[in-house]
Amino acid sequence: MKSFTKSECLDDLRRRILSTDLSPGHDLDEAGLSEYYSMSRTPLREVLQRLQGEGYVVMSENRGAKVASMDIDVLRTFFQTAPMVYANIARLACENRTPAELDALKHSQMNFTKAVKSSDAAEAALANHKFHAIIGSMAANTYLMASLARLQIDHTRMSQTFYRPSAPAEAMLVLKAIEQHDAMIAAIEAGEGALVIDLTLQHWDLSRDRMERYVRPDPLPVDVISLKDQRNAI
Amino acid sequence: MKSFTKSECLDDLRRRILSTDLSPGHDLDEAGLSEYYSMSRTPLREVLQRLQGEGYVVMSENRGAKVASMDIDVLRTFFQTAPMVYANIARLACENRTPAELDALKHSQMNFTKAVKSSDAAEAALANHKFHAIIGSMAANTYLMASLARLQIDHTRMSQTFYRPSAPAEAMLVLKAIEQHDAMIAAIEAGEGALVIDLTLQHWDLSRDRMERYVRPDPLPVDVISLKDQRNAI
DNA sequence: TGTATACATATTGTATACGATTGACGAGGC
DNA sequence: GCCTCGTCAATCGTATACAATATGTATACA
Repeated sequence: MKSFTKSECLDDLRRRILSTDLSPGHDLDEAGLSEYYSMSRTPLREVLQRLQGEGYVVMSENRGAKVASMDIDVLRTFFQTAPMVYANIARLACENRTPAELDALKHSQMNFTKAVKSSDAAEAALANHKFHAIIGSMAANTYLMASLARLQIDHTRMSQTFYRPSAPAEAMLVLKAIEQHDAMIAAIEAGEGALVIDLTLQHWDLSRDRMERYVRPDPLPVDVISLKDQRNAI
Repeated sequence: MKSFTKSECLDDLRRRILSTDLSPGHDLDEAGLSEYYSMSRTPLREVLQRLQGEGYVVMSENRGAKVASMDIDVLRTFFQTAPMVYANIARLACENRTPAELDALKHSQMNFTKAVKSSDAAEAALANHKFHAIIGSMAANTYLMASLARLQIDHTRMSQTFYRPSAPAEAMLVLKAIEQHDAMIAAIEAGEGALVIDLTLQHWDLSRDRMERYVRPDPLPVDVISLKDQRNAI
């Protein structure tokens, strides 16, 4: 079995939580994880502590660690806060981006596109996560970055749970997201702050609509009588 | 020697860092701290990991933990970000405050006033920290709270280093801060969002002016010739 | 005199053993 | 039949020992 270093373990747990492979609220057993990553409990506990600090897990005294949950309060707060933070981050990214970061952003967009084209939903969500994290680091603002990182955790997990590859309209929306990313890259490179804020808010609206449509889908037909008739007719 | 529990150790380290008893950049030795708090290195390391997550310390592989530094980049970003986050937090606090939290806020204001009256600068700074942290928890927004907590760490440490009890004008400013706190409490209790934002920004301006005046004091007299004459005359 | 290398020392990282706390299950009393 | 209390298993928390890594210093050599 593969042996993990501490930072690999950290990355892997982040990945598994973001991909909801470890679902919100899931109980994390120290002994089990330490065996899984073939390391002793001491370093594993330190990894968990750190993940708690980053907002991936919550720990309670004598009761171990759980994957951070996503209850209704969290969602409400998320929708309330995300656009403001995303917009401000984008504006700052425009001002402070370095050439190296721009390269990284373009590279990350390639990965995102590739994942989408190959219909790998989980990989696409993680690539998208990385894309926006790079914009975050461009902003060079540790304070806002703390908010952004937490927003992204929930955003990525929501995208995962709300994504329905079956829906034909869904594919269209993702293609549009790719276009928006390209436009954002161009705006950031050109240093056009007002434009990148606008694009970021459009991008947010797209994502928000997708999530809202999942939570509040088109209602079922009210005409239950005819449905009953159909059923009896079978 | 007093024996500490893990959470007491956490609180004490936070306090010592905020009061700059442990100054920015200070190297934290695991063995030394574990002896100081009379606990073994294992739990102490976990405390440090957690403090890293909260932004109090930074850790690097095989090189231990240091108290988070406050270099020029940090300061710039701080002044850029603080008013926006503080204002938004205040507005949300107005909407979401609970009666219990209001009581806690009033109590904390009493502590702040008491510390100021007794000229205990360090205690006053910590009480002020607590006051604004309570407003933060009123906002009930985990995402913004992550930013606020980090802003507060640096804000409190700056207040500590910039405070000169010798300056007579300084005492006036602190009394004004007390008044502003009272006004903020009233506005939050009344749920007047626009007002509390205004008060918060005024409060911020007061604090910022004090810090700026320290960084950029009145220049020394340009008339060096006469100074030289004075010196020769001695 | 400057630089490189090897060793000594100090500090961090990890594994393991043991103690403490929690929660569940079942026996006994009401 | 239901509640209470005690025991037991499982899990978390801490201490200690040891391994790995980094840093300081001395010495050899150019």
